[in-house]
Amino acid sequence: MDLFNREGFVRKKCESCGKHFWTLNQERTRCDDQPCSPYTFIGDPPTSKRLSYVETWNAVERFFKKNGHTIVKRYPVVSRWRPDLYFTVASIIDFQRVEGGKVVFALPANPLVVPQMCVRFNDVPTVGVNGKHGTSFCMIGQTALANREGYWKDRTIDLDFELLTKVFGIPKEEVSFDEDVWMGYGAFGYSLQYNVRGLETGNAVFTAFEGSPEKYVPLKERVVDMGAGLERLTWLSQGTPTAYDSYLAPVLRRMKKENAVEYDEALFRKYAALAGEINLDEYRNLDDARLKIAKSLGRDASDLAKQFGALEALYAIADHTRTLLFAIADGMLPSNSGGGYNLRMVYRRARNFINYYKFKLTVPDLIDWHIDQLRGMYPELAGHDSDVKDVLGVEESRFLSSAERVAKIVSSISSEGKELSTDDLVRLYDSDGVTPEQLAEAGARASPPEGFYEKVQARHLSREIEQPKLQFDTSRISATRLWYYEEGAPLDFTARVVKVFQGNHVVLDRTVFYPRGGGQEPDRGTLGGAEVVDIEKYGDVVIHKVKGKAPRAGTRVECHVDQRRRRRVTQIHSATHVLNGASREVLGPWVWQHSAFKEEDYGRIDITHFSHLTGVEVQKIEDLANDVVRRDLPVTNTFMPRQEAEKKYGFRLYQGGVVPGKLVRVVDIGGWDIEACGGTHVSSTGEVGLIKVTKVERVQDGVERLEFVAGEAAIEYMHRMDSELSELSAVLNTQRENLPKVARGILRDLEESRAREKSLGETIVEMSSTGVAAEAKDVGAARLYVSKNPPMGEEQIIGQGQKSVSSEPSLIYVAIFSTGKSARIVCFVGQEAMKAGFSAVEIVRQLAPTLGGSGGGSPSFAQGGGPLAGKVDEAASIAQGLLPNSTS
RNA sequence: GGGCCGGUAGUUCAAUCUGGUAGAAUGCCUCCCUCGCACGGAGGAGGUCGGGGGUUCAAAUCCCCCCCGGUCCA
Repeated sequence: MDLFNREGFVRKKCESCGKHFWTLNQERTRCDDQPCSPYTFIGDPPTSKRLSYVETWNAVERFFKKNGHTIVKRYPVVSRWRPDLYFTVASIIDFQRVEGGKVVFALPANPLVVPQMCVRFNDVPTVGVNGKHGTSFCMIGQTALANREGYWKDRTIDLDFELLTKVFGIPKEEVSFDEDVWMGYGAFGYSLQYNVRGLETGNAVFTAFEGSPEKYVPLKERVVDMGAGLERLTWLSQGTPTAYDSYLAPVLRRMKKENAVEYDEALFRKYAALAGEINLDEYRNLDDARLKIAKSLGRDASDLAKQFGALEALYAIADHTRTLLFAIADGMLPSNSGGGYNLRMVYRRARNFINYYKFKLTVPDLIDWHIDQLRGMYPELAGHDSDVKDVLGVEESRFLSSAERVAKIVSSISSEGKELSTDDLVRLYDSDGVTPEQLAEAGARASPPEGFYEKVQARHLSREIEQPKLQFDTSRISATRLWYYEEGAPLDFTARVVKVFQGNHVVLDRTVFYPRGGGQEPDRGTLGGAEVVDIEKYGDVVIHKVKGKAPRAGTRVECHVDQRRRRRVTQIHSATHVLNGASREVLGPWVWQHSAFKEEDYGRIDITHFSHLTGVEVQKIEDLANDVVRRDLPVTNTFMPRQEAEKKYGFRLYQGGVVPGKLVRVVDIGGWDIEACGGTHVSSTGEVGLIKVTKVERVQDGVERLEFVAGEAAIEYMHRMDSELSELSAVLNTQRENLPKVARGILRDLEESRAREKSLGETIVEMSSTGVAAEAKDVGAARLYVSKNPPMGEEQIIGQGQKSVSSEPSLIYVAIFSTGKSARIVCFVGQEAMKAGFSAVEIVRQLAPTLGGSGGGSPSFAQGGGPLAGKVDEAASIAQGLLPNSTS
């Protein structure tokens, strides 16, 4: 490294961790990173100036601009262009695209610097506590390709050293560099980490290889990926006890205005210097880490938690609301699965802190304060102000109802006073969201949650899902010419058969058959006389599955695409785009297409939205969509380089997920909806004819499904509905307009007659049970009544039996009857009869075998039966012969 | 994406483990008490036990599939 020679840096090995590092300070024996060295900048910042968050960025921006860098606007924190990630976790993610299963770098400028807000949820419990972790942070991404416009190692280090020493005025000997190798996201390289007074301020990765250290190839183009934490630089320049006190200062000031937190500031500075060591990788849990800090301060751990808990809660609230602001402004919704779960989790964590410490704070205020603070750096946030508050308003009501639910569970458990095992606690937390802390506070008897979170974790160990293997080896076959994408491609065409797999999977040299893709179902038709039943794309080879005799390889075949099907699927596909645009317009900017499906007869689009669609909303969407259809807007398909498309249209392009490849096909529905899409489309919206939403349902939290018909399928749907209505009015013998009235009348009549039937049944029971005792015959001290197939329903029989024995306690009531496919026995034994030695359950057990079954119940009432319906008579005559001693 | 918990009267829930007449509280209706209200008293209405299939003489209960809600984790 040029700089090291020029300035006289020496390479040393840290006596604590063993890493190599470069420094100007001859005395240094340990690397200047945690935990080898403590923070020494707190209360004593090494920089020449005290800078705010935005001022720090402005200084960085000015410096790199002056040195020939393009300053790029931040990318969304929701990484739509990366199917393998929910959030932008590092600045380099902005410039990575997946093409053909490989990560490629695509820079909009070279060299460049981006103030990339990043979101990470992997150490939420330490946020607010360890002084530096946040769920969001701004990574200053200095990115360059190692070519003529850009640069490689020396220039990177020169620039960053100059930034630290000249711009921020840090003495040269205070800056040291740790050597390492950095890996991640499919590429790796040598790295240098910049440390100042115990704080890591940046990390430059010189990405030179693709793959992993075990198996790698040199990258075609090497990339400099330097990331510096803006929060860290701000902190360093202010020397505040925690990073939060620096980069969140304006927000914290407003938070504290009505929420004075009192604590020993001198003690807190000492505590904060040590709190930086809290890192869940090294400590089993927060309590252990706190215990260690408490010990070295000579304090009690619970005392420290009590003393600083409220302050730490304020930090966490500030952090969490800032993350929510960015994530929701960039289109993510809180939910119970996927990346949305992280948002729900931090929202609830923040809200619980507000409740617990009874802070006078509202989330919408906090959102405003963050927007205010960041205005000079991220002015776009202000434009999302009301959307973010709308979404959080919904989330708030969910939080409240969930809190209510938890409170109910907690109070019912604590009132039971039962001792809870760890398993109980784990189950309660996992399935109901009730934490052990909440239970303990309510006075429930809970055993200490030793290894609690490990137990929860253990319940979620999931097995790896195996990737389905490619069925065919297409590596030796050249790409199929995708004729269907070409203007004026004929639906009847000839092509040469290149290869036939497994006797019925045909590869052609060119094809107009549209394969399954982007949620659109494949074409049908004939290929050399054989019926085409399925079409899939494997890489860039299209494989047609045929039924019947497949043509031989090398022959020329005539192909005919099913025109009717193609036309109908096309209409539905374009309708999907129109509906997507209409939904976003009607509902809000958080609406994205989650997934979609287009068949010949109907289509389906899943959109992200936070609540159930109302009838009015659906109607608005439908009306707007049909308005777009009537305006007959032109639809264009254009292939363009990915970068150009992203630049021109933004990430809204990626509605159905990312499209792989260097070129993307941009489908523009008259400027109304623009998406990257590989499907077939109409040439103007008028061809869609009509769009009708047929069904709305919720797929999962935050995702609503619209089922619809369009074009010819919509007309057919109308016909079908119409004839069903006709049929219905014929059945009910009325005119259509009277149908609702007539149906309501029928329903009312039905209810009335049910009520009549019920009271009639009761009358029958009432009248008939008086005659039972008279017909009974003496059996010892008891009286026996056996009825065979009484003319009543089962319910009435039970009613009659019950009534009879209660008015005549010496009575034994036995009813044996057939239900058609089987025989049943119902038996009641009155109080006196029981004393005389009779038992209902014994009687049933004695009779049931005759019917080929069994029975059960109590001595006073039992039921039974069997499948032999024809043996009712036989069973009845056995019942007639019952004797007292035979059943006891 | 995966795991777990739940769905019974308008509402909150019991009965499910261990199959045998679906229950309580509350709200609602009627009546009594009262100048009236509240309280109190008497009576009454209110249920496809989320849906479907299976096992069984018999399923709210056991088994399978699906739907819906909640929750945790990646």
